Amino acid sequence: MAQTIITRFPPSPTGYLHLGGARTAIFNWLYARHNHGRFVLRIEDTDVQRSTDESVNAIFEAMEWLGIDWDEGPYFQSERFDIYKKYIDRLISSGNAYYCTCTPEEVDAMRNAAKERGDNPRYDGSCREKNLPWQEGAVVRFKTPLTGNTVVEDMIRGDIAFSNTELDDFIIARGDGSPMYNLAVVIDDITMNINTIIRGDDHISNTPKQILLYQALGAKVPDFGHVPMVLGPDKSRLSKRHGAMSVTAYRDMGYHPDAMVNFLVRLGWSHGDQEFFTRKELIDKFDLDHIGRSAGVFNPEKLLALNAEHIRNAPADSLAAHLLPFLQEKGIAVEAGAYLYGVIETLKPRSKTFVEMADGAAFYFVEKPEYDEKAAAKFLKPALLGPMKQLTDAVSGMAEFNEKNLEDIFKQVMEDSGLGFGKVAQPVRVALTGKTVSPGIFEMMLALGKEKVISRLCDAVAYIERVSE
RNA sequence: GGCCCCAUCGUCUAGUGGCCUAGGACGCCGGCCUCUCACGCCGGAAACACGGGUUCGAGUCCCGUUGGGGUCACCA
Repeated sequence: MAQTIITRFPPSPTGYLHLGGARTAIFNWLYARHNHGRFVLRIEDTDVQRSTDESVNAIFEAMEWLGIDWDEGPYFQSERFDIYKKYIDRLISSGNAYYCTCTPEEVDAMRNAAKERGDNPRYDGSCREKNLPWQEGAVVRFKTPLTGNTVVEDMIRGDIAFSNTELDDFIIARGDGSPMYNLAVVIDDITMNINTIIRGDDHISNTPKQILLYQALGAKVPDFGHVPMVLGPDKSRLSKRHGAMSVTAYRDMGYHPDAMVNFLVRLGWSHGDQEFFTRKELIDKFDLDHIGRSAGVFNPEKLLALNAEHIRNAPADSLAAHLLPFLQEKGIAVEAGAYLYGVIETLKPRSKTFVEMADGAAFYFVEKPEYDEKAAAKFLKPALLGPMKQLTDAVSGMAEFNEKNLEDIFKQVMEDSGLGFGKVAQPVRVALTGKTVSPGIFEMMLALGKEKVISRLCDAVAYIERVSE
């Protein structure tokens, strides 16, 4: 029996959750779910200056919307300083780390000097062998091996070797005793039993430092998998100037979370030629073998197309919950139910987002549709008075309000008036919706219901009579 | 600049030495369907960065070049 896979997502709460971070979270979540493992959420807020509660909440909100649930946590690094302290002391007493009293200015000078010589800017190890005791403001540095290689056995990229001489004695604890990123992550991952780390490849160069820390602590090194980054449409790193990059912005623009997840996963991972995935399929099929190695460009058109496809393929009742907020925003107060589901059904193939769906749904819920001026002028003309009256009467007298009977009524009107189908349908469409564009005439009438159809038809007849005078 | 990573249509990608005359998807163009708008369907233009190897055979393996990206903090 293989070990239980335990993955984690460790955002730092310095802003909203953006697309790239969301994808990393999804990969870790999928990998855990696929392997019946566990997924841990940890908030990396050791940088008290930049971390905010607002960001923490934004992250929770985004994950909830995406449907990414966690089995453990959220843990907050800011609440774990005692633990880090213990490990830092251990590293010092075992000779793997030391206090350093060089000031930032001095270190800067070292770096500049090294640069001048054409060397790598780095700390020169001044305090390394001084065996300094603790003193106010001293930082703790890790004693990086002077020789040898550290190799990252990456599950996605294969082995990546780094010469230890490339690494300097990096700081693991600040002057105030708080832990630095590389230390905190390693301690957390060790104590939380994380054995699988999937993260962006911008972390590759941190990995050898972390491996060295694991080794110094005598801990088992986890499996690493570095996924390529997500680039903006201009192929540069994703940033705020790319516009809406926060996950929740897409929720607000009317995207379906399943489409977002599908899109993000497909950006960098593939399963043959398949493009559309349900959540369950993703969990069933996700693996690390088919994650690509090159960066992916975010393509909003494809996201939109995928969103339309998810809307088209989802059952109406599952779409209702997503649509309701957008309806409310338009001042339409409805509850989920048969009428709404019928409405959604007619709108599914013609809505790319929930915003569009709400727009298209509005006429179903108003008291009386407001006629588009041009539409009324073109189709609600005096010449149509007779046919419209006939149709209205026939519908009023319908025994059963179904598609077959509606078709028969239309046929009769067409026959008696000599008008083609379109000539009859467009005026009816305007009468019922106020617009020239709507779902198919019969499906729309059925969704609207007999009562509304009759009353709107009567209104239209009255309108035509009025303009005829 | 050092180190590291990457390289198939505009974009996301399939491809794990012969099945590739390089497939799919988005977008684009043309057509069909049709009560409007969509959906759907059919067709089209569009890529293996370059140069050397290895091999009977390379998009697939190796090296180099070029190009892109990441990273070098008392940020994460």
